[in-house]
Amino acid sequence: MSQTVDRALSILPLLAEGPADLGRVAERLGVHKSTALRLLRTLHEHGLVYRQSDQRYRLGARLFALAQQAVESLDVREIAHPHLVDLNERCGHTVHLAVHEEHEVLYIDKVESRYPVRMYSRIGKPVAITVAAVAKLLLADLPETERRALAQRLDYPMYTSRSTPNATAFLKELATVREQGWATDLGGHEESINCIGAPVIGADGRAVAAMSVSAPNVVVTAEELLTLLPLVRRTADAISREYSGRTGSGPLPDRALAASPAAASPAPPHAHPTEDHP
Amino acid sequence: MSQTVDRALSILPLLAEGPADLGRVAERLGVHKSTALRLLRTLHEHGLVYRQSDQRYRLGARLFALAQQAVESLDVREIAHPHLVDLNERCGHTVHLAVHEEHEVLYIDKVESRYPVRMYSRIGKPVAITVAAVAKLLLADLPETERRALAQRLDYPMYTSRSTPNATAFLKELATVREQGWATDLGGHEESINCIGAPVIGADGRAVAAMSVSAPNVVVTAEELLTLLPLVRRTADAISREYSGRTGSGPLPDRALAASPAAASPAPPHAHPTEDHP
DNA sequence: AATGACGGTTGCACGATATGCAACGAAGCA
DNA sequence: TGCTTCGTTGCATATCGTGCAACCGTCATT
Repeated sequence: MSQTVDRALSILPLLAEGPADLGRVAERLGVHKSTALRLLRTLHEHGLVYRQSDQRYRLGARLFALAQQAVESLDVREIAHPHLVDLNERCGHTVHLAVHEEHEVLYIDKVESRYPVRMYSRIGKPVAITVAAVAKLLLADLPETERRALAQRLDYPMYTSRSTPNATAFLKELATVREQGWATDLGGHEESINCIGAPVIGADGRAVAAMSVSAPNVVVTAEELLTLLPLVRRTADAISREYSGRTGSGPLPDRALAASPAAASPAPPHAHPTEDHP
Repeated sequence: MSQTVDRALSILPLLAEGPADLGRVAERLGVHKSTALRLLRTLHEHGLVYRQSDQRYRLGARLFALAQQAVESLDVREIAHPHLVDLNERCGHTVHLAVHEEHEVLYIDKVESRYPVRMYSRIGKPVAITVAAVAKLLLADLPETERRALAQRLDYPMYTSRSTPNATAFLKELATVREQGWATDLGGHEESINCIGAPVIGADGRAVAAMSVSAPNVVVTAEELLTLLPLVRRTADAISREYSGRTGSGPLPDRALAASPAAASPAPPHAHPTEDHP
């Protein structure tokens, strides 16, 4: 919409590929060097771009700081964190929290396994959207049409022989997940790693986040992991209750609409830092 | 330098404080609503800004992905990581790696303590620049003038009674660090946490990164932690050797210039995807 | 229901502002 | 020394971003 800003922002993914010099940036943008220079300078002033000693540009520190602040201000994360820690203390495995945004699903919190074997993942990293338990949970209750459209658009990389192979299989899997209210990933991303997950439900009754427990085969078998399901669902429900007053599994929360549930229900859904506009 | 881009980028830190609606953004920027709208739309198209269901804007997913890619393309980090893991396995404590950029020092890697007590820090988070061991190491071998200028410009928050109180004390501390080639933070940031650190030396002989081991008092006393110093320095030197062939401590690397050290020295200093500067 | 207030959105005319050009400066190389 | 390459600067042009005013949808109030 705004040409100048558009060009400037296009520099970021370009630099994410690796450091580049002025000439290359100008070339890739299709603009004159002097133009690229001015854009880079502006990005530099805001700390989004850093000029290293060999004069080439790369992504800058402020980007981290921003991503940092962004993830910390997510209210679901705030509420969920203690529950995740709690769950981790009970079962010892890696616990993840993820949200769906735009066309990606990404981890926003993680509590590391207490076992020496750890899986590779990082907060902010987009998940394998076609196989991860959390991704299935979040996409499962998208509106019908969106779900179909998304499924068509996706790639279906075969990480392992048990990865979701195509859109049809994926939609079928989503239907199952939607119905049962929980999801698994049994070796679909990495041969030896299994996950089970459950959704965090928002005020509108849809999944606002999803959590999962992951463990490698060498620690527990898939069957053993599945015995944790009740615990995982209870944790997810506890988060949902605190976040929105609704829960994903069990009886629908009519009681939330009926009398005054007093106990733990009507917490403020969003936690705004300052409310200065009366 | 470029007004439009400047304005657009100013939105990011603004949203980092928390979600905001169009009106607030326009007001904070001092521009008309329609202008703010166009800027936000452009940011949105690039995924840097996300519009949540209540129509308010907040920072978007791509920011995470970018920060992610940026940190992963740092070559020091790549080289250092296995050494950090190794060190963690030997001593059990939290290990950090940090770099200096612009006017900040920030963590770019971390291996969590194996003890239940963990300290709060996160990759991408700027460190307490006046007290952290890694910060002292990185600032210690800045050119004289830059160091003085920086020291004057800084704030000196008294996190604890042992925090660096002012510029004079800081410069003196840096001189010590520079001379001895390692640094400590004994309760200067959090009363009960001690750190020791050592620098990673680049091809130009200056610190390109710094690493540290941190542990709370309840696990090991400061004296006990100091006994790890040789191990920490050896690890930092190993990283330096692999990264640039030079080391920080011990005899100056004449031998690196003399015969062929065969063993572990002349690794490619930078791992650029494409080497376009011969 | 009707009214008003509020926040977001659109189209447009104006001119501020981003653009490419050309010339300059600074390294690196033969 | 001359040549090439790359970053930088000043400037005239017109493109592109800007603010205005009007419009629309939603919500709250009477």
